[in-house]
Formats: sequence, C-alpha cells, structure tokens
Amino acid sequence: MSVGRNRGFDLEHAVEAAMYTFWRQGFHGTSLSDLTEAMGINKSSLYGTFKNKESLFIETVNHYARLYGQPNRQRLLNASAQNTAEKLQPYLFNIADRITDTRCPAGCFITNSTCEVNEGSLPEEAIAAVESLNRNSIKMLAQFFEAEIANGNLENKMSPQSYANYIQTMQYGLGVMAKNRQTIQVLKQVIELGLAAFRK
Amino acid sequence: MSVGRNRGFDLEHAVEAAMYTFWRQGFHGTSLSDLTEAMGINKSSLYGTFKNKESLFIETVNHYARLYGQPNRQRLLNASAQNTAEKLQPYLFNIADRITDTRCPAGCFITNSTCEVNEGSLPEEAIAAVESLNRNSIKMLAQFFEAEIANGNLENKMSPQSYANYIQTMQYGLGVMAKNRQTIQVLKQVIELGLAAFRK
DNA sequence: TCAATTATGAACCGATCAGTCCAGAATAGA
DNA sequence: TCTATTCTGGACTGATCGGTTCATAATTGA
Repeated sequence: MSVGRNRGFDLEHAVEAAMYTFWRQGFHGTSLSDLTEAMGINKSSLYGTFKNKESLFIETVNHYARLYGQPNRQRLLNASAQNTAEKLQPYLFNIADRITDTRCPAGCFITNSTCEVNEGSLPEEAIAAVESLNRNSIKMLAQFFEAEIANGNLENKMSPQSYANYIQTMQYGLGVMAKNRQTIQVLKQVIELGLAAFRK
Repeated sequence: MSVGRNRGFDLEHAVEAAMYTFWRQGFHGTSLSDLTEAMGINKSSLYGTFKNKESLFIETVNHYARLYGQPNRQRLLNASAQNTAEKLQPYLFNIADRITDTRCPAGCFITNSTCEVNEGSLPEEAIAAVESLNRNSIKMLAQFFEAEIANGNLENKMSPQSYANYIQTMQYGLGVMAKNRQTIQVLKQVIELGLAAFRK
C-alpha cells in the first residue's frame, strides 16, 4: 500500500456513478455538482483523482465500452450460429436489451455522446475518445463480416466495411429510438426487419 | 403596420441563424452569447421577440421540420414509383444529402436534440416539442406504409407501424453516422442495404 | 513517534450563465 | 408636432459554472 491517507471512496463505484450521470444528461448537461453528488465525493477528491471534468468523462465512456460494448462484440466474433443473420440477431438483441434497461439511463451512452461531439463545443480529447470508440466498433464489425464472407456465410456483394457501416447505423438508430422511449418489443421488430439484408 | 419602432432585423434570418447554432452545438452547448452573435442581435431583442432561450429553441426545431422534414415526407406520400423500395430510396437519399451537406452542421438537428432530451435536463416544453416532431414523423411513415399495403405494393407480414419504426430507426442511425462524419457515399450504401427489407 | 505523503472538506476564484431593467431611439396614428 | 407604442443597446442581476487553494485529517515507512 502506498504512503499517505487512504482514498475514502471506491474508485469503480465512483466512475460508475459518473458514467450514469453523463449517460443520462450528456457532457454539457452535467455539472460538477451533479457529479460530486452522484459520486458521493467532493470536488477536491474528484479533481485529485480524475484531474478534471473532461478526463472523468473520458474515463466513463471507456468504462462503458469495456462494460457493455466489448463483451458483446467478442461474443459476436465467437458466435457459432449457422448463418450471418443468426449471429447478428443476439448481438443486436443484447444492445436492445441494454438500451431499454430501466435500471440504466435510456439509450446508448456512446450514441448520445456522438451527437454531442462538435469542435469547440466538446473538449478535444473527449471528442477523440468518443471517435476512437466509434472507429473501433466499426472496425470489429468489419472484421466479423470479413470472416463471414471468407467462411462462405455471406455473399460478397458488398464490402465487409459496407456491411459494418450498415450495422453501425442500426446500432445508432436503435440507441436514439430507445432514448425516444420506444419499447424493447418495438426495437426487436426493427432488428428483425433490419436483418432482412442478411437473409435470402 | 403596427405602431412603434420597427424591428431592426429579419425575423426569418434570425431564426435560421439560431437554428444553425442549436443544430451544431445542441441546446446545452449553446449560450445566449452564441445566439446573439450568430443572429446579429442583442439580448433585449432576443428576449423581446422570442421570450427566452427555450422558446427560441422550440421555434428553431419547428422551423427545421417545416424546412426539411415535411416537404420530404410529402414527396414520399405522393411518390409514384413502382414499388415501396423505389419510393423509399429517394426519401432516404434526400435525408442523406441534407445531413452531409457541408453548408450545414453535420447530422440531423432532430436526432441530435432527441439524444439531448431528458427530464430535468432539457426544459419541459422543449422536450415536448422534440417528442411531438418525432411522433409526427413516425405517424406519417405509418400512413405511407398503410397505403403501400392497401395498394398491394407491400406484403402485410409486419404492421405499418413496424415498418415505420424501422425507417425511423434508419433515419436516426443515418443522422448519427453523419454526425460521425461518414461520407454521403457510405450513407447511400447503408440505405441500399436497409432497403433489402422491402425487396423480394 | 515522527516525517513524508496523500486525501478531504470548505472556502474561495474569476468567468460565464440565463435573464432583467431602463433610458433612449424610432416609428405610426392622431 | 405630439403621444403612445415598440424596439434596441448596454449595464446590471443573482446564480452557477469549472476549477483552485489550503488547512487539516489520515495513513505508511522509517
């Protein structure tokens, strides 16, 4: 254990509380008092631990991606279902479940943040963090489609990149639908229609 | 002409300038100084004419819907193409063109605003205005699909409402993709894939 | 036990926030 | 020309913004 007084709060719980707050209210809609109240710490501790509002925001979007995005993408890459549509369905259903989960803020944190991104308005490093997560998501989807085509599960009428862009668009759209308080049933019907592109 | 001093600025130009500012920066990301600077007027005139920031915001989202959304929806309802996909394609391409138009802020103003909506964070009447536009959009899409099914252009495997939800999801997704600086070419490929649901 | 180090609470900072006020300028009708 | 009305510029308001400072509390290793 390092020298000095011990931190009086749990780091992960604090990041999670901050994440929920940014997720619900956005970067600009969240004040430092909102954060300190949600995290149960005061400003000194927040600045001592996380440097500033922007760094804490970056911490939370990355936490979100680690917690929700990456495991689901990993399952998609490892999926053993017969065809592409049957692999994509549980992947998208998982997203739909998450973004309509009443225990969490509505919608997708990354989608919301992407809509808030804008030079001069959001701080530069925060923009970079969000854009990096978006690029990463599309990249992993492209990898998935590349493998699907290589394995003969999918015609190569379109490039893996194009299929990836399509699914990314669906994800974003579902996020906004959820923010708009559409039910899980609606989202699952939307997904079924969206998967028509992968069914013969 | 009514009595008293004449307004020293053009009302429509002012609303348009405010619209671009909110569209680019969001409600919370836009300050009154941003607005007065963009509109070329001062606070007294802004408050005298538009009451407050919230009312001006509502004015701008409605202006956006009148300017872009409604004409395009009207064209969709009047489209004479052979089948459903050929009617939807120009409708969605029009959206893609607009949200990637470099003369305007990236993305869709309504989509961005929907992501910013959230009780307690955005003022109540502004939330109501955005939600009303979203409901209206889905309603008109549902009308379109109802007619398509009635005319025998589309199987009634799914309800008109479900098809409408699907297209609305696409629209939202395209908006976020555009905000994420994806090109018009990418968006048009995505649309082609998305229309697979309406092609045999 | 004591020095070095780290965390915390509270007061404080200048800047900016949305919004108000008011004196004066401009206009129309009488 | 005079009066009533409306619009405008600028100064001003209290509140809140993100961020800092500093004295003190708590901890470890020596």
